[in-house]
Amino acid sequence: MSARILIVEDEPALLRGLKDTFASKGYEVLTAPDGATGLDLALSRSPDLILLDIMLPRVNGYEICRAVRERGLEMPILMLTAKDREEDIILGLNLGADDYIAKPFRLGELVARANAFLRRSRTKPAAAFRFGDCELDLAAHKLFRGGAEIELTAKEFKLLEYFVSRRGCALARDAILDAVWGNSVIVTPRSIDRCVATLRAKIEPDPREPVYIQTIRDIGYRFEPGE
Amino acid sequence: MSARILIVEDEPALLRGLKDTFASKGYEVLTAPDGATGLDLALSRSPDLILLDIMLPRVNGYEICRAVRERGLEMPILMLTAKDREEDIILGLNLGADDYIAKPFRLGELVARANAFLRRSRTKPAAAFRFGDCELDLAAHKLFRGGAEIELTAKEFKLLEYFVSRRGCALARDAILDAVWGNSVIVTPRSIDRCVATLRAKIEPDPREPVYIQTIRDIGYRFEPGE
DNA sequence: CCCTGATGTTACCGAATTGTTACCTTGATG
DNA sequence: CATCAAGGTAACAATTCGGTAACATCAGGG
Repeated sequence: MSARILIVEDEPALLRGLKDTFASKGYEVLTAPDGATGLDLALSRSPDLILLDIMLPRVNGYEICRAVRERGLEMPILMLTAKDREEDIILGLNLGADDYIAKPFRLGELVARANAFLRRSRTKPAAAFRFGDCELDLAAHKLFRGGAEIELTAKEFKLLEYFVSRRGCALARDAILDAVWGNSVIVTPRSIDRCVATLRAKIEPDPREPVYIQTIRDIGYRFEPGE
Repeated sequence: MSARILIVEDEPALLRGLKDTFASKGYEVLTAPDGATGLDLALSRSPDLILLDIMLPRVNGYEICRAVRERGLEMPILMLTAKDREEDIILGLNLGADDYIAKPFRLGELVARANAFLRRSRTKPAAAFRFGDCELDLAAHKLFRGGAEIELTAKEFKLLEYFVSRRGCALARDAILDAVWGNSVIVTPRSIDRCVATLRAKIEPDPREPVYIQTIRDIGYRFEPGE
């Protein structure tokens, strides 16, 4: 969770403000008041992300950016600058920066942008929905229960996917038919029951007393994943 | 080199302008005039980057963004919007967007930002991939199994390459056709089966009980390299 | 022009899914 | 308590889907 951020900024007040903000979000913060120090730290401490002012004494931001990339380092670099001429922005991005934020900037937005980059570089453990002892992996098209994979048929999977996407909502039979079977197909209403029954048999602890897929008499069903 | 970009934007003039701009830079451009179409294309054609308007008819940009991420797709998403309140920006970024660009924007800057993301995701360090007793050498375009080289036809290789690049994911037949055969060619869906069958014969320990290339009935296939 | 290998198509088979029908259980209502 | 409607479920049947073999087509090379 904790990432290391390097902030290179020559104005002390701003540097302090940025440092405190990121530190309060739980980041480990390195700071540098000038370009030369910034480049040193970037190379020696390999931070996960760099916030880089452009107008710096001694070595400017563009040069740092290029130097970092030339060394083969690939951490995201966010440029902070008062220059917001389009040419400057394009130049910065082409030199290997990932974002270019014009001063004055909003702190919340800056943090959100930094988070977005850090999120991306973090390894993903496959997004999945969890409910009870089940885990639904949409990308892999798999369902696990207590670690073991459960085989679902196409209809069952589509139905469960629909339930999960509308969890907590009462779902009318019409709506389910429309979403899972498609509005052109004509089937008896019992087809839903049947599919629900097989799905319950596979995911409910006790299919006689369903907790996840609840029946709402006269309406349809509701999927309740619990907490 | 050529990347595929999906642009979701409901204002025809702007959509046209964006399309022309990116097309002239050599990108393959997909367009969608509304959210529902956009989501479909994002899921079925797996573009390398998405430009997403927020205010859209039917399904709004935030929902598309979330739905795409829930499916485990990780292409960069750039949000375009007239809203530039800080809360909106933070919301968008937290939902999995990578950049948030306020209208009116500058075209050159937009292209530069898109390029920056594509440059980053294009980093392909993997020159070889191992699974079971097989080793796929992408650079040399060769497949070895237990040290001996296995001859693959062009289609088989391309298919395996695609499988490897999307390992662990459920791959719809449409998506496979699109990626391996190309979206313009029209072939029967059985051509995929045929190619899968010959590939299985070459890489599976027991082609009758495939472990690497798994069939997902009604959906397509999934490549599972194991550990 | 013919041979060869790759690739696509057609046809058939077997298996699995899925819809239907029929019957049963449950719960609401008067 | 009787009745009725809705949902649960088992058994069966039909359909659909994928695997595969056999054949067709096409391109390239000699």
